[in-house]
Amino acid sequence: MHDILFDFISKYISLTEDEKNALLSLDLFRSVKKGTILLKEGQKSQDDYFVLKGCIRKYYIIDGEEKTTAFFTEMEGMTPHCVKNNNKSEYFVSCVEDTILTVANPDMGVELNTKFPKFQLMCGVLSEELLAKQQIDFDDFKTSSPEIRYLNLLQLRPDLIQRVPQHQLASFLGIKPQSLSRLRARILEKSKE
Amino acid sequence: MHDILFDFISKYISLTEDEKNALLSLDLFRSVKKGTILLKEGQKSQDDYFVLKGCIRKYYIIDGEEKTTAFFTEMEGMTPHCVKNNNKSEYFVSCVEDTILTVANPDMGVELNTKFPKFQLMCGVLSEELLAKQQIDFDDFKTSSPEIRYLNLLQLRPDLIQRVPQHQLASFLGIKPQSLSRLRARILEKSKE
DNA sequence: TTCATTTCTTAACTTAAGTGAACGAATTTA
DNA sequence: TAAATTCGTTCACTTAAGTTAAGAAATGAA
Repeated sequence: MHDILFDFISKYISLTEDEKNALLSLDLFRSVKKGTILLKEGQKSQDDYFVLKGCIRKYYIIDGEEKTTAFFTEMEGMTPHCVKNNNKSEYFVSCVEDTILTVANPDMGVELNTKFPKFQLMCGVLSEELLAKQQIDFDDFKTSSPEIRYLNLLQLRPDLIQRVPQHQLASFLGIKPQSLSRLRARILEKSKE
Repeated sequence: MHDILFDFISKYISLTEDEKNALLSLDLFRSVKKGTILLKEGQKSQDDYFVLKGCIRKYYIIDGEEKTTAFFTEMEGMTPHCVKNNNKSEYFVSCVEDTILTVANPDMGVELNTKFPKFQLMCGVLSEELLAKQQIDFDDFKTSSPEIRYLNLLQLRPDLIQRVPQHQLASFLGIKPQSLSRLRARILEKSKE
C-alpha cells in the first residue's frame, strides 16, 4: 500500500531509503470507512489528504442541500482551503467508499521540509501542476453544456460514473439529480436512432 | 508604474535595491493597445503576464464562437498553460483595454531564481494561493445559477461589469449574450417591485 | 462626418433544466 | 428478516436558457 505513495512521489523527486523511512515514521496512513466525514463545515483543520485507494468527496450544504464539487480518487490529493488561512471550513469532506489515505499536517511538513528540502520543491511543482489542471477543468466546465460535461466525464473518468451515486454526480455536473436522469435517458434515446 | 509591481511583490517578499534593479534591468514592461492579441491558439509561447494597468482576457474559439473564460486586471497575473508543458496554446489572450503589463519568460526566471532564490519561494506561495482561490471560484460557479453568478460578480468585481463588453461577460458567466440581457432586465424588473 | 461594423437589447419560439410528487428498487439499520 | 430510509427514475408543470431574427445604439474607420 505504501508503494502507491512512493510511486506517486517518484514522479517528482527520487527518495533515498532514509527519506522513505522518515516519511513512514510519520504514521501518515489512515484507513477510513465509507461515509466517514473527514472534515466538517465550520471546523478548523490543518490536515490535507492524499488518496491511496478509494474515493473522497468535497461538498457544501447550501439551503439544506448537498452540493458536491469535487471527487478525489487514487493518486489524487486535496488541500482544504482552511489549511492555508486558518479559517473555518466552508465545506465537508467525506468518504464515498472505504478509503485508504494519508493525512498530513503542516507540523509534519515543516519537519520533513527542514530535513529534506526537496519535499518543498515537490510541493511547489505539484501545486503549479494542479493549478494548470484546475484552470483547464474550469474552462471546460464554463464552455460546455451539462450534456457535454456528462459525455466528457464518460470519456475522461468513466470510473467515477460507476462508483459515485448519481445525485452526487449531478451536482458535480452543475445540475439536479432529476436532470441527470433525464439527460441520460435523452442520450440513450439518441444513440438508438 | 514600476511601483505597482514592487508593491505587489512586497506582499510576499521584501526586495533590496539591488534586487529591484535586477528586475528592472530585465526590461519586463510592455505597453499594449486595446485589441492586441498577446497569444494565439496554436501558438507556442513561454511568456507569462502580470497586469499593472488595464485588462486582459482569455478566450477560446469553439465552433467559430468566442468563449471568454477569464479576465485579469490590475495586480493579477496569468501563466498560460503552454508555458509549463511546451504545448500549443488552446486559447487566445487579448487586451480588453490599453494595458501595461510585464511579460516574463522562464529564461528570465532562471536568471532571477539563481541570483535571488527568494523569487522562487514567492512563486511557490503565489501558485498555492492562486490554486486555493481558483478552487473557491470553481465551487462558487458550480453551485450557483447564472443569475446568482451575475449578482455575485456585481458584488465582488463591479468594475468588470463596467469595463468589459457584455458579450464577453456572458460567456464568462457561462451563458449567451441574449440571456445576460434578459437576466439583467429580469433583475431590474424585480428590484422595481 | 459618414458609412460600416460591432454591440446590445428585445421578441417569439424551442429546448433543456428546475420543481414537486410519486413509485419501485436498493440499501441501511434495528 | 422486516421496517425504514435513501436513491434513481419518471411525469407533469414551471422557469430559464438557447436560437433565430430584427432593429437600435455605440463604436471604429475612411
